[in-house]
Amino acid sequence: MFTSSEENYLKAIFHLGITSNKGVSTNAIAKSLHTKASSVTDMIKKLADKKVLVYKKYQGVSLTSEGKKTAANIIRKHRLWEVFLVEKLNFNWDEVHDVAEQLEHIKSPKLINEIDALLGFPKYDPHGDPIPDKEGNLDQIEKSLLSTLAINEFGICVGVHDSSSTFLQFLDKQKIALGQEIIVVEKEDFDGSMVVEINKNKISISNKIANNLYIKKSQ
Amino acid sequence: MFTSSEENYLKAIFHLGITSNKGVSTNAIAKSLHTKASSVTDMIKKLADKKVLVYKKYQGVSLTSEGKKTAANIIRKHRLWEVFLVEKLNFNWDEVHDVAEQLEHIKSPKLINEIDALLGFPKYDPHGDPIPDKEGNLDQIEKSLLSTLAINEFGICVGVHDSSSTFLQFLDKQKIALGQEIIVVEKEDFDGSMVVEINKNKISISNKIANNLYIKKSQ
DNA sequence: AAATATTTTTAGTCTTGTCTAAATTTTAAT
DNA sequence: ATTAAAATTTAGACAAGACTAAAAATATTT
Ligand SMILES: [Mn+2]
Ligand SMILES: [Mn+2]
Ligand SMILES: [Mn+2]
Ligand SMILES: [Mn+2]
Repeated sequence: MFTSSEENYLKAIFHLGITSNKGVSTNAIAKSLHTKASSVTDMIKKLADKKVLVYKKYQGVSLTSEGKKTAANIIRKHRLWEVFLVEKLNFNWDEVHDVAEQLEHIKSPKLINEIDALLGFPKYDPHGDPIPDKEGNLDQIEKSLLSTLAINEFGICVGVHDSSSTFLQFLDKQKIALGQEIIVVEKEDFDGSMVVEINKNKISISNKIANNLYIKKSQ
Repeated sequence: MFTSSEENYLKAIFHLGITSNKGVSTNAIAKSLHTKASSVTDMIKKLADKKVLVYKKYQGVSLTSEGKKTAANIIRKHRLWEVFLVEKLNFNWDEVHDVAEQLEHIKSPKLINEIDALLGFPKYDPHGDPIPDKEGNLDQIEKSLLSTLAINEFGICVGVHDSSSTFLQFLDKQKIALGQEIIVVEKEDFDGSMVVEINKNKISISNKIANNLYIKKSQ
């Protein structure tokens, strides 16, 4: 068994390791957990003793398969709880993160399996992120940032890169939701801004927004 | 805000203080929390500093109204989660306690209010214990231990005193559930055992059982 | 009332998880 | 190849929450 703190470290390392194939750096973990590098070094040693990651001084860490499985399981719980909060308890997608951050540490296999069943075994969370299965496998849908689409390209909104409540509330205000079709109408080379059509409305999108919205291209 | 540990102490003191009007003793708290008296003394001082209880050395403690309100709120959460687990997630009444023990510490007013609403604002938990309202008021239904009933007295099963899973599973096996009518048919002076009629069956009940099942007498 | 037993508190220690400050190693720049 | 900068680790400290053993206070017997 792992403490909540250990689980948070594993989750952070999992997320950070998913992109690069090199070791995850102490500083990156510290930044992600809003803690100090020295605290990270301490915890890393403990987790290495527990065989969930491999650590070589000054070289960063990488999760063992045991560590990956444990981390994926916490992410599974986090995302299932997020779905539950939105689907069953009238939470908005910008309100779920902090509560899920607590709920993901509840220890009860039956609980999470029943939540999964109650929700009909969802595959994605409210932010479009995939929910790992019980073995920790997590399918990666191919998706592109809106900013990478060319004029006249179109697709479906399938996720957000930034899931801060300010960004999510902004999307709500603009009536942009996951599942909607979006087409690039104009694109400004100068600042990367674009005009898109969504919901039969043409709206202007800044580069920063376009860099945080994932689209599944239609062919 | 209180830590989970502080919340557990407040809850234990609330339960222990409900019967007696004297201060709750250090030893009683230690026993209830499976901890040592010295640990209790430490925590008591901290809680006294936080004004949730009054403490005079060697005299035991009693909760302030602030402390009572906080404790009642944790109990409210515990019992609402228990109802949720049974009503919505197919848990048996003997499986809910440990999970509720974790869930009661989740901090989110919206979460518990939505759970309350989803369940239709229940008044009792699966063990027949009353659920405090948001202000911490907790209505005490008048109920009697089965062991106090005389021959030919009858009533409805409304709660359990012991809610250990062994006892609850025993009741399941005997097909005794809350809400059922029960009549005392025979009573043995020697060992306090009795024969009762429930579900149109006559079954023999030991004194220990009769001392742990609450009945609401029908006049 | 004195002696004994029980309860409670104090003193000192331990673990977990965090921090700051200093030392060390690695990386980047001259 | 040095030197400077950045990243990382070590050393030492602290708070929370628990424990053991010993001291002090209260309660119970005789
Ligand atoms: Mn989240
Ligand atoms: Mn999410
Ligand atoms: Mn319970
Ligand atoms: Mn209960």
